[in-house]
Amino acid sequence: MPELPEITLRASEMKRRLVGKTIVGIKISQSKSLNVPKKTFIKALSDAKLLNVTNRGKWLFVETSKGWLLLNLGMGGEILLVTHERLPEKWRLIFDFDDDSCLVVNFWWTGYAHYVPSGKLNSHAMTGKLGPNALDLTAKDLRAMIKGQRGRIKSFLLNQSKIAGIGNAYIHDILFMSRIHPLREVNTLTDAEIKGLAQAINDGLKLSIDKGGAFYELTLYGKKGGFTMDDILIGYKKGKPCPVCGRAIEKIKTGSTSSFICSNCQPLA
DNA sequence: CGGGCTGTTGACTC
DNA sequence: AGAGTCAACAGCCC
Repeated sequence: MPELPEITLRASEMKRRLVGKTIVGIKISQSKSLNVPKKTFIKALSDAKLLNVTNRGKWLFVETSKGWLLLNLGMGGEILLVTHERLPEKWRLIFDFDDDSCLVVNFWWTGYAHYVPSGKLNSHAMTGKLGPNALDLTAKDLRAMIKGQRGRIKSFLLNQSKIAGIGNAYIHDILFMSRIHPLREVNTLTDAEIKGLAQAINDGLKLSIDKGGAFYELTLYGKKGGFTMDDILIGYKKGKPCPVCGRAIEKIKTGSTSSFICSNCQPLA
């Protein structure tokens, strides 16, 4: 479940190590992840030189001399920089470079590898509608975005067209730090709560970036991240005492996802 | 060995 | 426009 911290880290690792390399071969084991026919994809990106790697939310933007490679890992997976002698067992795409290294992309099944020609980024629907990066969001922005909206705060925060980058793993602690129940209607939030929420989004995601990303995700070099269960306040800790008030942490259903809350610190009413 | 759960996103319906 | 449900089918836990 890579979210903004992991993808941001992957983008900077990839930028540092991949820029300047040229793609000399592409293997694809699952063409349904592509937005164009397999042949078109391979032809488009073969001989492309990598120019830059950035991210917006959970999407990676690889800029090449022949257009864009857009990657979304979906519900889990890795991007590894390896050599042919050390290929992992599982992979969806392999990009061979001109120096014997290769980039291996793996994900479960809900991942995307899209090709977009240079200058046509606007025409890519999935990334075109993404909201601002969660880390670039100020309290003022958030207040303006929430104003006039309806619906529940958790749906709002998970909606990538509003804010890009927050997923269901980090959201538990973000809402806990803000003392906001996931099912609160956004139009009932006070200015003070929105300010606290903006701060919590920033703090929550930055802490994980500083620690190298979540422990269940791998870096470009196959190492686990340093953000561990010890860094998580209430997420996935059902039954454990709330670190603030001591009440048992609860797991509740919130639409199609689950949420971990302290019902004392995050009252709904 | 099997059932339940999790994570992301788009499509679809009401 | 928002809420609910489903589908894509890997891997872990009990």
